[in-house]
This record gives sequence, structure tokens and C-alpha cells, in this order.
Amino acid sequence: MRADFLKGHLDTLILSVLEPASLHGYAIIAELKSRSGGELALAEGTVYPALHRLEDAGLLASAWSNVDGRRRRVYRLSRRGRRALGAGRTEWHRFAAIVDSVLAATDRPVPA
Amino acid sequence: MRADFLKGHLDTLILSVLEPASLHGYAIIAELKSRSGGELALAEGTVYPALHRLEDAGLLASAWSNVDGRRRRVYRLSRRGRRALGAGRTEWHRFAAIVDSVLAATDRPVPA
DNA sequence: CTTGACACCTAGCGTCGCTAGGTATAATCT
DNA sequence: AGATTATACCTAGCGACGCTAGGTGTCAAG
Repeated sequence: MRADFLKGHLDTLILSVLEPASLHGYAIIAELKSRSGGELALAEGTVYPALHRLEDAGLLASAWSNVDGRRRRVYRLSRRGRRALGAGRTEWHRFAAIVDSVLAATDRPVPA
Repeated sequence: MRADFLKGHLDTLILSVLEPASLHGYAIIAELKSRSGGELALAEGTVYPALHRLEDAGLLASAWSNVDGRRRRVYRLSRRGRRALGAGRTEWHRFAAIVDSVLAATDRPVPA
């Protein structure tokens, strides 16, 4: 998959996997992969900076935890994050509809 | 619409409006707007550089024409461009399916 | 005792849509 | 006549952000 495809959409994807349950970064990557049937295999260097951005923007809140001597940073949706997720879903569907309409319009009547 | 949304997708959109007929840059912008029901109102500074990229990449060919004292650069799909359009459509649908699957997965069973 | 999975981090690169400016002609308005 | 608007093209430079490529450290398996 072209890398640029994700531009602008990653945030909403991350928010969406945190909707049903809080997760740490590594698990977020795994969940994205799982939900997409293995298609969305994101690099850590993609996801971690995005998580920091989202926290800075007040859409996520994080807390350190410790499991078997391994430190984890667990992220949860803030209220604003939950709202942003709803908006993000709507924007995505709008955008997808626009692209679909442009791409599908080929079969227009051509003047004879 | 978020600007970044288009990243990576613009090329395929442009190729698709050139599929049924060759058009000049200004008309391409108008056709994108028309096909999208007015939603896709792209700036010239977005489209013209994209056209030059696509021509450099061998996906489009252009020729100057003159109508009423106004010069126009008319673009047409090359054979490689037509192939790229097919590939682009496929990639788009794959991508859209991935995002949909991630965004829609909220209603998974949660362990009780 | 090395390999691999887990788990985190970040400096810097590349791409590309967009802003904001520019040139030039033709038609329309005042 | 002069100003505005629509048509039609161009580009330097900005900003955002996904990604590469490196780094740290723990624990289990071989």
C-alpha cells in the first residue's frame, strides 16, 4: 500500500481501536493489523509519534504501567478524543464518497 | 475537507477524469468539481504541478492548443497512464476496505 | 549466549497538497 | 475608457506527517 494513502487518516484509525478498550502502543499496532486482516502493518516509527501528537492535542491520555518488568504506556480516549473519533468517521465517509463518485463516473454517456 | 486526505489519491482522480476524453488543466479542475457534486474544489497550485508530475512520469502526454487567443495545454492518457488508472482504482478500493474494516470493528464482542 | 519477541523512543528525510504570488487574454460591467 | 471578472497557465516555498533507520532495555526460548 502506498505510504501517503494514510496521510490524515491515521489519527482516526488509532482513535477507533481505542474506542472499546484502552491499549498500549505495541498492542495498538497489533490491533490495527488484526482489524484489517493483516493488511495494515504499521511501523513503530509511524504509530508512536502519532500517539504523542494525539496526546498533545488532548484526544488521548496515557498512563505508565508495568507488566513482568516491561513498562507500557497505556492510552485511553479522552472525551474530546471520542468526539474527534465521531467527526473523523463522518469525514472519512464523506471523503470516500467523493473519491468513489469521481472514480466511478467513467461510464458517463459519451456524445455519439 | 482535510487537505492531507488527498495525499496519494490525487493522481488517480486526475487520471480518471481523463479517461473518457482529453482535457486541459482548467477543465480538469472543473470536471473534478462537477463529478464530485461540487465537493472537490481544487486550487490550481494543486492540480498544475500534479499534471507536470504525471507527464514526467509518462502517464500523461500534453499538447498545446489555441482557442480564441487563449492557449491551452491539453492532456491525454498515455497507455501507461491507462494502466496506472486501473491499478489506482484497485488500490483505492483496497485501501478504502481496510479503513472501513478498522473503523467499523467497534462492535466486536467484549469479554464479559 | 544468541536470537527473537516485547516495548518504548526520536532525528531527519521525502513527498506533495497548498498558499500566495505572478503573467496574459477576452468578455463584461460601470 | 477603465475596472472587474472569467479563462488559462505557471512556480517558489511552506507545512504536515508517515516512514526509515537507528537507538535503549527486558524477558523467554533455543
